[in-house]
Amino acid sequence: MSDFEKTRSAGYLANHMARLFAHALAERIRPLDLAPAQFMTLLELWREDGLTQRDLVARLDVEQATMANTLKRMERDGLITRRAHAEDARARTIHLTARARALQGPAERAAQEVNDRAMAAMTAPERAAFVAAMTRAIDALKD
Amino acid sequence: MSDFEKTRSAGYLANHMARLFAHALAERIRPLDLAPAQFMTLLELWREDGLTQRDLVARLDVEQATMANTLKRMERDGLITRRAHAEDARARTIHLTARARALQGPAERAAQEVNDRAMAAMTAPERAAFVAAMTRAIDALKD
DNA sequence: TCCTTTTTGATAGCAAGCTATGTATGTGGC
DNA sequence: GCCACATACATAGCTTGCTATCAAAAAGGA
Repeated sequence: MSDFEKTRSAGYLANHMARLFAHALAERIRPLDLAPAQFMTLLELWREDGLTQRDLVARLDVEQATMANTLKRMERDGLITRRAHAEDARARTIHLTARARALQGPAERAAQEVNDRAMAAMTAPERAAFVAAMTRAIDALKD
Repeated sequence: MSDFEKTRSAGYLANHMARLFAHALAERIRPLDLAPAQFMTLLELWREDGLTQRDLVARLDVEQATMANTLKRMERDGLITRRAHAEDARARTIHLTARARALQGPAERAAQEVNDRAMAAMTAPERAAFVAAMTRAIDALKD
C-alpha cells in the first residue's frame, strides 16, 4: 500500500535512538542511584546552583509539571534542597546537596561513554554533522 | 568545571529531538484519536495483520511489558481485536478493526508532514546522511 | 512419559513525559 | 488602593517506557 517505511522515517528513528540512549545511560548511572532526567537536571545545576524551577523549565525545555515531578523525586532522593526565594514568595531556589555535587565526575563520564559508543563508527566530521543535523531538526520542530 | 555541554551531547540532543518529534506527531494524530506508540504499532499491523504480541515486540524493539500495555489500550480504544492463536494456546493473534484500517492514510500523511518539517532546511543528501547516522547510532547502541 | 526449561503473555510498580487545572503571589492599570 | 491579569508552582490523570515477577503452555531430553 503505502511506502511509509519506519526504518527510513526520521521520527521513528529518533524515538528508537533516544530510547537506546536513555537505556544505555540509565544502566551506567544506576549504580550512582541516578535516573536520566535527574542527570539532565543536574547538568544545569552543576553549571549554576540556586536556579528556580522556572529557570530549569526554560533551560531544559520540558513542561513545568514534568520538572515539578522530577524535582520532587530528586528532593526525595537527597539530591537537592529547596529554599525560599529572596524576592518572590511563589518561587523556591534549588540547591545541590553534597551528594549531588560528588556525582558530577562519574555521571558526566558515564554520559560521555554512551555518546562515544553511539558514534564509535563515525569520523569526527561525521559526528559533527550528526550533532548539527539534530540541532537543526530541533530548531525546525520547536514552535 | 567540566566541559560537558548538553547542546553538543548526542544523547541529550537525541532525547530532546525525540520529544519534539513525538509532540508534533501527537498533535497531528490526536484528531484521529491516536497516540504515537499506537501509530508505531499500527505501522506494523498495516503491513501485516494477524501478528502476535511477540512479533510486534521483535519488530518494534520495545519490551514485552510495554507492548502488552499498548495493546491493551488499543483494544480498549477499538483499534484491534485479539483471537486465539491456531497452534499456540499461549499466544493470541492481533487484528485491525475497520477503524484502524481507515486511519492508515491520514496517519501516515501526518507522520510524513512531521518528518518533512523537521528536515525542511536540509538538502536531500543531508537528509540521507542524517537518517544513516541515526541508523548507525542505533546499531551501535543495540546490545 | 515425565520433568525441566523455554516461551508467551499479564501484572505490579516506577520514571518521565504530557495536558489540564487549581492556588497563591506578584504586577500593572485605573 | 483595588482589581484584573500574569506568573510560579503543585497536583491529578493520562501514555509510554522500563524492570521484575508470575502463570500457563510448549518443547525437549532422559
